[in-house]
Amino acid sequence: MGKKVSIAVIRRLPRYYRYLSDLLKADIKRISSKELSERMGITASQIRQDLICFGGFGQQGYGYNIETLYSEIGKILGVDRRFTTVIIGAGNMGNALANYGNFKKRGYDLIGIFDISPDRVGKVINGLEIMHMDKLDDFIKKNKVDIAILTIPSQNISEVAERVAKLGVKGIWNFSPQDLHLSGNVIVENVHLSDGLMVLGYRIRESELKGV
Amino acid sequence: MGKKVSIAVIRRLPRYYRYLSDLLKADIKRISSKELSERMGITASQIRQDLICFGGFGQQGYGYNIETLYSEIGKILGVDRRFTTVIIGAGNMGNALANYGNFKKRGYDLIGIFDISPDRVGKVINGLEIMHMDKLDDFIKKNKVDIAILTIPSQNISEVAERVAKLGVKGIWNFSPQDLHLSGNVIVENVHLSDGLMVLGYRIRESELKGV
DNA sequence: TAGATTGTTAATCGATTAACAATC
DNA sequence: TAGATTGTTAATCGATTAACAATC
Repeated sequence: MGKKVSIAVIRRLPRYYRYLSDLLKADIKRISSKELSERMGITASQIRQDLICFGGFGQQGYGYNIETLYSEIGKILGVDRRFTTVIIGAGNMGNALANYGNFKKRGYDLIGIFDISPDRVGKVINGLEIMHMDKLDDFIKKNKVDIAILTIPSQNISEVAERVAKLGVKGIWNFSPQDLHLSGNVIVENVHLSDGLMVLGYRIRESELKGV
Repeated sequence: MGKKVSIAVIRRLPRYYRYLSDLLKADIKRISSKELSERMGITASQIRQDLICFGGFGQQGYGYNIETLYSEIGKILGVDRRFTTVIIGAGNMGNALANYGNFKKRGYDLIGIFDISPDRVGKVINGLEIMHMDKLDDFIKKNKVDIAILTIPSQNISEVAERVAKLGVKGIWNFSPQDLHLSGNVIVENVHLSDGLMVLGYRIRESELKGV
């Protein structure tokens, strides 16, 4: 386990996991790196190289047993372990995430939703009553929250981030438009949806220019 | 303009754009690659290398004029041009995206929202009345829609994708859990929010193991 | 056994970083 | 002019791809 796995490989793991889940549902028992590569649009070499980082779960002449591979990648991704999460900011994005059922299936339990607006506090989203931010600190400490999902406007994002970091949160999933750089050992994943849209726009224009 | 710009560079552009926007708001006039690199957490070399792909907008001994650079990157990303978009699927994610104001500012005009559920059709989101999917084809053709934003469950995702592709849509922003591989010259950006969450989970576990 | 396909090593490719001359 | 910082080339690093021996 000496060599550490590159982030590029890690980021492909959930993708493998999704494809394997679909294959499993389709009741397919085994698959070769070649066939999987065609389905996913990447090279077979890359698949084998990626999997070997974690020990390589295949068998020569046979390929990969889908059930095994699925479960192994699940273990690597920590699907077996539970993470507790809270959503901070019960606006549209907070709502959308709170109602997204797949997270629970993957080991992420939403146990609290917070907002500062009196209009929202007290309302129920997906079975959880929205709490006021005043109660955030106690809640995080008492429930040992692992991950804070930030879906608040950017103004006070770093303030809130540092607050939850101090309270012992291990990871922050940041949806605010502003990047978060946190010192210490809190892991941050910044999500910028509009970035993706702008890249899409760029690529459309590029392809139009080529087409002319 | 011979060498084509790598996708890695393209994907960093919206990030530069955001940082420059903040600097602009803070009324800062110029910045060196070194200072920007410290703010963004990347190397100064990379910034200069990235910008040079598009001509290099700096000046020796001075750095970069923020207003100029901001506007140039905006042009590269096509902020000056308008894209028309429709959202297909008025569930939670569709709602969240429809209410997200920043897209319009960046040149993306939402002009239609569609759903198949009678409960939703007719309701108004952000000033737009949700239309039934039956009207989708006519609407896309009549309004020359550039981008379809897919926020529907995965079951019939590729069916809908091919349908809008045939109608002349140039890009698809896909939020369904299933990857979309489209032939032809429709540009696809797949978004998988839960992938990011799982990567966050992995990185948390990894850091816990290191910490022990 | 013969065929298939992995695990693994080597080659290639591309992206990032470092260095420095050009120049504002 | 001296100092600063870019544009640009060269060096390094890492990731992807190709090739093939091992082996099921």
